[in-house]
Amino acid sequence: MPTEPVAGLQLSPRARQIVGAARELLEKEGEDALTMRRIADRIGVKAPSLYKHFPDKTAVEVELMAILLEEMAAALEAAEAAAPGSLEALFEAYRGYAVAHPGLYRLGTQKPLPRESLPAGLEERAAAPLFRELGLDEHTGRAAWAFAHGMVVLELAGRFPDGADLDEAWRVGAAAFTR
Amino acid sequence: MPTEPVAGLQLSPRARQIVGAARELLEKEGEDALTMRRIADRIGVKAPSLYKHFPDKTAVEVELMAILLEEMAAALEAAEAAAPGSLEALFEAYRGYAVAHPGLYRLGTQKPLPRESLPAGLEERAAAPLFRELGLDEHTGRAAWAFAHGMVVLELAGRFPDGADLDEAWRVGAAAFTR
DNA sequence: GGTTCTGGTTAACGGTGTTAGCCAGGAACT
DNA sequence: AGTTCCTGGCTAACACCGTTAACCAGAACC
Repeated sequence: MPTEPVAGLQLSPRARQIVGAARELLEKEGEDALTMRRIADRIGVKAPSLYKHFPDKTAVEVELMAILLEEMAAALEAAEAAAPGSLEALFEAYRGYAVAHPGLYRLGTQKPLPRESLPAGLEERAAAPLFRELGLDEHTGRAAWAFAHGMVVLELAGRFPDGADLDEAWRVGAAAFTR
Repeated sequence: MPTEPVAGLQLSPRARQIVGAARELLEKEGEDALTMRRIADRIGVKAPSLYKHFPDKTAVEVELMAILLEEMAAALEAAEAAAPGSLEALFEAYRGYAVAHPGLYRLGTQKPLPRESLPAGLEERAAAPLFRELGLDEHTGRAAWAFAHGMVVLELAGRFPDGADLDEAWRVGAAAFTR
């Protein structure tokens, strides 16, 4: 694996520590726990000190979004390597990662992407498997992505009936967009 | 002690006024403007007085969710009546309503539905056109719903590239789930 | 040795949802 | 009529939020 610009690599150690604390808080205690004071507590510092490392809370969240995109891209690339050309496998990886990291997924997904603050090409890399490897045209790719995102977000929000067979819905979706 | 609120029908006039103010705030100024103090201001009252009519902010939001479900159901039913059997027409109505009421749509969509506080059958009514009229099986119905929701939510979050041909993506989706 | 930069601190501001406690007015019962 | 009780306002306050201002200890640099 060549040297990729890993998210947060150019951050100072302290800044990385802040992002790490933010991620732990988000993943272990949920979105409401992601506050500047809680982050500061976790690294043994007072909240205003965080502003010596990030201009505002949004900047911390942007780092979390970058982590999400990067890890999602890695998960999709792995799935593709394991089962080339299978939309179903790609969907499974997508769902698997999102459900394993619900806080991160929702944080990185529900507001506009600050594209300029993100490592160049990261967004494309996350989306690439759908297009490059599967050969979906641009509209089908978008539709398939919307389907996957919709499935995940409805599942995370608890909107499907209890006991609904989501595996089957995913399979139907994969079939619908294949060929 | 009345049973459960039926989309505001059994709310007191004051409570309906509160919900109305909440809706206006949400739709005209966005989700950040939906605060108890702003609602109270709008009807010429102080914030704590709202708690004489609703137990908490969530209860007000639940009424807004009920409104969303009801109006969405009406929009879908109208589309179904105008173009029976057309998934594309249904999708168009779905997208049209959501994009016309983005604040309401997101509010009613991104957290778990408090099903017990909602009028009985409302959720089913909103989902019915997909199943009853189109004859989609349960899994295909769910997949189509996820697609529509994903398309809307990504559009509202500004996640599609500028100038992307979303009409075409919707068309592809409609075709994919039709038979 | 003096200066400057770095990264901490405390105090505070205006905002949030929410609770406690008080009180005026009307309804209802005796 | 007198008393009580309920309704729906009010002010004050609490704990929390993101954020800013002002200050200061220590290390680094000339």
